[in-house]
Amino acid sequence: MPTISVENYLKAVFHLQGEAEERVKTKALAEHLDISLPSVTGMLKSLADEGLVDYLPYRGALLTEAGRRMALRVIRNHRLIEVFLMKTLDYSWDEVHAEAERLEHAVSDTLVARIEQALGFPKFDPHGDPIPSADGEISRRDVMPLSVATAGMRVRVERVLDQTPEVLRYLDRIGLRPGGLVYVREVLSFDGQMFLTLNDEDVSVSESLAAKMLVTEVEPP
Amino acid sequence: MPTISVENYLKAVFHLQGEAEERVKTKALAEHLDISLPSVTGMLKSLADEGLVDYLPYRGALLTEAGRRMALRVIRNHRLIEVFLMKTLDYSWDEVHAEAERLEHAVSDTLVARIEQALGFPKFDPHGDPIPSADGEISRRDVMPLSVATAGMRVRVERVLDQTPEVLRYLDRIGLRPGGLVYVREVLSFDGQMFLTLNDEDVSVSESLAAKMLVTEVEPP
DNA sequence: CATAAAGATTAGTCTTGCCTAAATCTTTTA
DNA sequence: TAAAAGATTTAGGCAAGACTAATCTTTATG
Repeated sequence: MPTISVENYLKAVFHLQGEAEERVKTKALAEHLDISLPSVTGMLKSLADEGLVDYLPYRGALLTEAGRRMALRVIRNHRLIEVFLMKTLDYSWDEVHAEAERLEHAVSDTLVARIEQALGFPKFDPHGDPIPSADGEISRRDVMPLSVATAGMRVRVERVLDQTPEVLRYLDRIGLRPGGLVYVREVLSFDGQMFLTLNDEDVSVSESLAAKMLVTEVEPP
Repeated sequence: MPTISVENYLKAVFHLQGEAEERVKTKALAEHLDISLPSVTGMLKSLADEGLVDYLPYRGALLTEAGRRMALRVIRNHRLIEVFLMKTLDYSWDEVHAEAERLEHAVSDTLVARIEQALGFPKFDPHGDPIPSADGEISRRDVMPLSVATAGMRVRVERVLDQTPEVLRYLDRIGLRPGGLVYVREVLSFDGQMFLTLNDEDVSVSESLAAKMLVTEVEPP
C-alpha cells in the first residue's frame, strides 16, 4: 500500500494523453497505476483543485499548463538521469530505467542542471526518448514505426518504446538500439501474425514489437 | 506537513544515541525532527512493533540491530553520495549535504555499490565523517576536539561536525577542512568566552565552533 | 432506439501520521 | 520528602489516500 505521488499521477496522465492530447479516462489511469477506480476519481478531483489537471466527471482528465510543467520536469529528470548513469557508472540501457524511476523525484533542479551540463546538453536519452529542456521544450523528429516498413527498406532505429530489461537486452543483442541500421529483408504473415525478417534472415520481430521501434528510412550505403 | 520517513527517524535515533548508546528521549527526537511530542511517542511505538527500536515508555529508545542496520544504510548512502557529487559534478563541500539528504532514500543498494567502487572505496566523506561499509563496519580514528588543544600545538583537521553551508564556506576559507594543518597560536578568554587564535593571528574561532572540529596532533615540520 | 454492459462516481471505512488538550509519570528543588 | 516543574503518554481529532459496495452515466448492441 505505498501511496502514489502527485508527480507519478501527472506523469501517467501525460503519457496516456499522448500527442493527440485526448482526455485520459479513469480506467486507463487505474490500470496504469494499478489502483482502484474510486481512488483515481478522488485523486483527479484533488489534482483539479490544485489546478494541475482539467477534469470533467465521466469524461476524463487533461493536464493543465501547470500540470504539464510538473510532468515534464519529472520526465526530464528521469531521462537525464538515465544518460548520466550510463555515461558515468557504466549502466546498460536495460538497467537505467528502474533506477531513474526512483531518483527522478528526489533530485533538485540544480543537480539536474549540472548533470545536463556535464553531459553536454543531450537531446535524447539511451532509448531515443527526447529530453525536455528546463523550460519544457521537446525535440521532435519525423519517425515511423518499424511495423509499417516494407520489404527492401533500410532504416535507422531512432527510438525504442519498451523499457522491459529482458526485451531491451534482446533488442540490443540483435542491433535494434538507437543508431542501429537495419535492412528489412521480408515482411510475412503466418497464422494471422505478422513478422519482419531483418538483416541475417534468422533475426525476426513480431509486428507488436516492431510497432515499438521508431525508425527513419536511410539511403543504401 | 510533509510526513517523516522511518529512515529519518532511525537516522535521528542513531545520531542522538551517540557512541555511548544512551537511550534517546522523546523530547530530543521531537526537537531534532521538529515534530510534536505525542507524534514521536506514537512513532516510537510503531518502530518498536516493527522491531527497529527498543522502546521503554518514559525512558526513551535505542536502535535494535535491525534498526541500526537500516540507519547505517542511509548514512552510508548519504556519505557516498556526497563524495560522488564532489568528484563527478564539482560540488563543493557546503553544497553536498542538502542534495544527499534527499537522494539517500532513493538510491538502490546496487547504485550505491557502483558509486563506491567508482570512487575506490573511500573511507571518509568530504567532512571527514566515516563511511560505513555495506555490512555496517565503521572506521574509527583517534581524534580530539580542537577546543581542547593548547597554545603551540600543531594539528591536522580530520573531521568537521557542522553542515551549515555558511559555516562550511567560512571554515574552508580559513583552511579548516579535513587534511588542513593548523598551528594553535594562543588560547584566550575574553568576557567569559574562549577563543583560539590560529595560524595568522587574525584567524580565530570560538570554543563552540572549535568543539566541532576534530583534530589529531602532528609533529612540527 | 431500448436496454444491457461497461465505465465512473458516491458513500462509507480503514490506516497512517500528524496535531492539541488533558492526564500521568518522573525528576528536581525547596 | 513533598510539592512544583518538566517530560511523557493518553485521549480524541483531522486529513490524505487507499479500499469495497452501491449507484449513476455513457456506450454499445440487438
